[in-house]
Amino acid sequence: MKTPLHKPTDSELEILQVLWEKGEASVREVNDRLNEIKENEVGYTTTLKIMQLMLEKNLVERNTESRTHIYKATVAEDKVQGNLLSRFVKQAFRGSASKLVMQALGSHEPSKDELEEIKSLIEEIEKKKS
Amino acid sequence: MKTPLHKPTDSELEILQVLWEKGEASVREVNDRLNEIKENEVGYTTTLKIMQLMLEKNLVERNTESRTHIYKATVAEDKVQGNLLSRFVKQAFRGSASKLVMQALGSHEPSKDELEEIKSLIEEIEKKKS
DNA sequence: GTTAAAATACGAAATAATTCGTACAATAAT
DNA sequence: ATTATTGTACGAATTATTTCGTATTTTAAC
Repeated sequence: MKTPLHKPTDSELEILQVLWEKGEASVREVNDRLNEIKENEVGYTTTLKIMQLMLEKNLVERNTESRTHIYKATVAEDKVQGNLLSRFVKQAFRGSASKLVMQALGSHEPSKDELEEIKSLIEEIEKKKS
Repeated sequence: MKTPLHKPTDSELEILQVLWEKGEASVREVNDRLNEIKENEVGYTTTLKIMQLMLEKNLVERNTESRTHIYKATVAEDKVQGNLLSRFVKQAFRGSASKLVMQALGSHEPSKDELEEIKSLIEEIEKKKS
């Protein structure tokens, strides 16, 4: 039986990004980082509240040994990404992953190295297919 | 000056999909189509209401000559897709389009034809780069 | 030891999206 | 012509998310 696999909201995803980046962090650290990144300030208790809700949804876990609780994500970044992606493909591209790939390649042109990586992945897939 | 470029909500996007598919349609037609597609029924007046709000946001326009109003999207499918995509890349993949492409290729393996299409696009990009 | 600083918990307001009931108007069917 | 059907408009309830104020607790500074 797999985890319920909640779809994180936008704010939740922002917080997850920070936790993935840092490995683990206190609310204060997360909040500071968010305020470095975001254009509009977000209050400390706002971040706290969302993280508490995330705890209830099991998106994060925390260590409460010291007064300052330390949080970390319970979900792996690529798992969540894969999940959001398949949702997104369905929702925005009517299920066509290749259309999405074309758009992504077209508008956000990747570097040479990245292109090489992508090409070799394609070759692998082709090999498997034949 | 470009259009304000509203981010459609999930329901709005579903409706846009139908309008893009049909070119133009009445609320009744959109609602029927949604109920073909979706697992859970959506009421007629719900669809109507959302389409009215979309009208105010200029996501759609309508012809009110006959009693049954005929709606169509004011925004092109690929424009909206590109927009949602760059938002999504930033939000879910911390800005890395190639990471998204890799994930997409990995989990939703495209057909041979689609792979060919993608490969030739990559070649084009490489040519441009050199 | 008292005061200040930093943390958590929690309630509740503000905002947005979705849903639908009901009123009313226009057309179609009898 | 009356009735039924189909449509639009609009208000309001519901739900989810985000936001923050305030109370309380814990630690640190003086």
